[in-house]
Parts: sequence; C-alpha cells; structure tokens
Amino acid sequence: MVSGNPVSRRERPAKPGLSREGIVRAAVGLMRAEGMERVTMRRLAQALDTGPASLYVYVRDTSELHAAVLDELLGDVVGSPQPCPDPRAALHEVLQAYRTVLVANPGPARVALVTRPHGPHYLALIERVLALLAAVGVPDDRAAWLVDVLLLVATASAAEHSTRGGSPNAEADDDALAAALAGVSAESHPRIAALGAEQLLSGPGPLRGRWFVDVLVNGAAETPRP
Amino acid sequence: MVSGNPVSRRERPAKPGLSREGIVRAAVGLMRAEGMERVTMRRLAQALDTGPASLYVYVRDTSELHAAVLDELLGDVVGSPQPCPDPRAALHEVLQAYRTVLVANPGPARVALVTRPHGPHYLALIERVLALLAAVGVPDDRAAWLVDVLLLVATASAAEHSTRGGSPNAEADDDALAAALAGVSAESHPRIAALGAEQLLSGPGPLRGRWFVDVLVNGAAETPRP
DNA sequence: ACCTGAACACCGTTCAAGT
DNA sequence: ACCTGAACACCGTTCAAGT
Repeated sequence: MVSGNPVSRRERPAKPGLSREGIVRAAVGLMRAEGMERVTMRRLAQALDTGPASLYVYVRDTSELHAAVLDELLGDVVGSPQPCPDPRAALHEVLQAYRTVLVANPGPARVALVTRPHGPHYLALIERVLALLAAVGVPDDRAAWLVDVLLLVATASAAEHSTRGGSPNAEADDDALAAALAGVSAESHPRIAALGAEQLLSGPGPLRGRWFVDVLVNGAAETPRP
Repeated sequence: MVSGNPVSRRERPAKPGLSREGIVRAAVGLMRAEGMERVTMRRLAQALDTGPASLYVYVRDTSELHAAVLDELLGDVVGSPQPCPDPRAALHEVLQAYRTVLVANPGPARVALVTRPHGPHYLALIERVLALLAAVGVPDDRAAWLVDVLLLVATASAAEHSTRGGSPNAEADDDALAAALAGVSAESHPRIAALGAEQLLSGPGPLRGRWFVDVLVNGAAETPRP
C-alpha cells in the first residue's frame, strides 16, 4: 500500500504532499510574483490548493514564514570559502552581494530590518564576515560588535535604495523625506539647507555602501572597546 | 451662532471636535496603554468615540498615523541649542537621548526602522547631529553621508534592546538568534563558536551605542568619500 | 466641510472533526 | 500524523449619504 505510491505522484504540485520545503518554495514564488505583502497564509494556502490551517503544521507563524523566505534568498550570497588574496576586497564583495539580493527583493529587505534574521544562510554570512574581519586585522572583540552593524547598515542601505520597483509605500516614504529636507527653512535648519536634500539622501548606492564599510572597518581599527 | 459656542465645549474629549492634533495625542495614549500594534484606525476611532472613516479627514494612512506617533515622541530628544563645550560629548548625549526614547517605546522604534521618518522633530534631530559633526571636525560631505547611518544604528540598537516589556514578537526573535548562534557547530562556524553568542549579541546597551558612534566618527575622519 | 454607517475585501489563528 | 472547514476576532479603506 505504501511502497509503490501507485497514484500519480506530483500530478498537482503539493496537495497532500505538503512539506516545509515546498511551502517555503511556494512562498518565494508568490513573493517574486506579487510582492512580500501578498505572502499571507491565506494566499499561500490558496496557491498550494489547500486551506490556511494546513500550513500551521509546518510553519509556526507568518513571521517565521517571512523569515524563511528571506533566508532562502540568502542562499546565493555566501560563496565558497575562496583563497582570498585581498580580504578587504572580499569583504566588500560579500556585502555587495548581500545588498544586491536585498535591493532586488525589497519585501524581504524590510523583513530583515524588523525581525533579526537567524536562518542558516544568515549564520553562514555572519561567519564569513567575521573571518574576513579577522583577515583584515580587526581584533576579535571588536569584530564581534562590528559584524552586526555591518550587516545592519548593508540591510538598511539596500532597503532604502530598493524603492524602484518595490512596494509603493517605500517610494512614497523616500519622497516624503526628500520633500521635507528640501522644504526646510535656512534659518531654522541651516546645515540641512546648506547641504541640500540630494547631498543628504542619495549618491550612487554601491559607492556609498563601500564607503560605509570602509568607515566602519577603519574606525573599528582605531577604536578600542570601552 | 458661531462666536459663543454655547454648547459645553469639550464635554467629551473629541466627538465632533476632531482634529489632527487630538487624533495623534489619542494615538500616543493608545500606544502607551496597549502597544503600537493596537494603534489601528478602528481602535483609535473607538477610543475617540467615532467611526474609522472619520479619521481619514485628518490622516492619510495608517502608516502616516504611526509616523506621527513616532515624531510626537521625538519632541523631547533635541534640547535647546546649548553652549556645547565638548561637541563629541554632546553628540553622544543627543544620540543617547534618542535611543532612550526608542528603547522605552519599542513599537515606534520598529516604525522608525521600516518607514524613513521625516517629521519636524526628526528633521530637528538631523540638523543637530549635522551641527555636532561639524563641530567635531567631520567634513561636510562626509557628515552628509554619516548622519543617516548614525541615526539608523541608534534606531536599530534601540529596537534590538527594547525587547524587555516590548512586543512579545521581538523578544522571541532575539531568543531565536541567540539560540541559533549558541547551537552552531564549531566545525562549520569556527568564528561564531569561538566568540560565543553572548559576545556577539549583547554587552551593555549604552556602552555599545557609544562605541559605535566613536567608530563611525573616527572612521569618517580618516575615510574620504570616493 | 465635516462626519458617519455600512459595506468590501481582506487578514492570522484556532479548533473540532475528519482521514 | 496530517489535513481541513468553518469559525472567531480582527484589519484598512472607500463611498454614498447625511448634517
């Protein structure tokens, strides 16, 4: 009765053959097709041709589901260990790869900002960054405090510059900040007025990202922990 | 008919006397009483003894409402201009004040992470930080790129360390990351295992916050923009 | 103008019941 | 064990209608 599985396997993608993997894969597909805000239990269940209650066997929560989608996307970020001739360049590279994934997927980028990620791919990313920081010469105790912030800044800068093609909400937010900065009075806010909204806000994304990494690494090199 | 306003003013807080101010004030109250996730259009309307549709005269959106609550809280952060004998100390102070507000209010802290804030109090904060960076000796073009990140890191570190008493969600997130870091194998993740979850995760909040500010300022001082 | 009732189109999550 | 129908308790937002 069990061995042959005589009824055609996989006629439909995943009816009673539900699995966590299949669910997460479907969630990633739904997210690519319709955006993260449409990755809801109900819609996902519909896509899998079942009811929402069925998903709770494999996924605790909506937020766990979103976290799983995020980690799935991070699969490509950490390459093989690499010989690594120039560790600082390698650091820039891996963080740029991380940013690229998030810029392409604004929904998960926001997820990464709100819920501390902790999937296997994210752990691998932490490990890699720690190794590169050591190779660059940052003392271990400082690296421990730095890695978090390095990833945070990368996440935020990606989320910020992923408005093009992203959720309409994010774009409106950026516009509102730009408008607010531009509309400021030179008397009450002389510095903002002097610098101007363009100066404060953008600059070409990747260059800015690289600069921040250098600032953090250089700063950490000469700032002992208290 | 208009001048006297003969019917007792303000018998009930705000029935037909709705106003944006009143709405935001009520929202702040609701947030303090029940947490940010309960600050919904429907609940707020109920607290104001009206229907949800009425709020849309004064507030575009739920997200605009949340942003308004956040900015309201930021009112106390930027003190008077101050004589400022030691600008670096003043910088630490204002960022610490910002962090303190957000640690005390985890809901708005998360709002600040997801939607770029742009209220008047936030603009005042940007202005103040720019002035202090100049006083510290950071060149203007670097300060323009730095201010964003300085506030971002403060926001994130506050959101991270505001789990006590915050939304149960956040606490679970931190726990999950801690567990993931602690449960890592020394072979696959030697650096994480060597440092340990405690080292990587916490350390006393304010000290860590101060350290980051110093790292960023020191790093910016010696890292020219590309 | 400002305010409202009522509706539309959704949510997450649980639970008793089925297989 | 795994899966499900149905329900519970919510959401944001709009719109025609009232004052």
